[in-house]
Amino acid sequence: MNYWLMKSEPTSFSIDDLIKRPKQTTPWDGVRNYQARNMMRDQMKIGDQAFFYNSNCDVPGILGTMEVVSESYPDPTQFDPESKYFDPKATPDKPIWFLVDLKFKEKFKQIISLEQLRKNPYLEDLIILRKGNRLSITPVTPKDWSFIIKLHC
DNA sequence: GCCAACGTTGGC
DNA sequence: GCCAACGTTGGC
Repeated sequence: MNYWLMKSEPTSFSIDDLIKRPKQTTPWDGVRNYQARNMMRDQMKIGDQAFFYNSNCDVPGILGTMEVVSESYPDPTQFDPESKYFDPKATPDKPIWFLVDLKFKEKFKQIISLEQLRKNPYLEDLIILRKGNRLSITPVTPKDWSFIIKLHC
């Protein structure tokens, strides 16, 4: 099983939005970065666990956890001219962007803030803590995953 | 294939 | 709002 961290801007999609979805599940659409796409398309498996992370907001940090509940499939928004994620170069025969479905698992009683994560020398290899990191989906090692899970207890 | 220009991300 | 870091585009 693999572990991930997935960023979302709370103004566009919050963890409460996820909780309100039917089956508390959402397609993780709108990713338009090849590295992030490749991870969803090639590496994510049903049962993988992911942190829900808020970026670009007052208190960036990890709010809870989710689980991957589908294989990867083409992101439907790439074919929709009305969508802001529309990609004119993509066709149903040759899709460019892929996604997986994610299901809500847990919301922490308190956010684990970016500031709090930075204070732990143990997490120095966590990708989102590296300078200049902008990738919206990053892998998390099992040891970092369990360390972070324990932080909120 | 190089690389300058431009656009985006995201913490601060 | 600033700006560093990074990704993408497109001329050559």
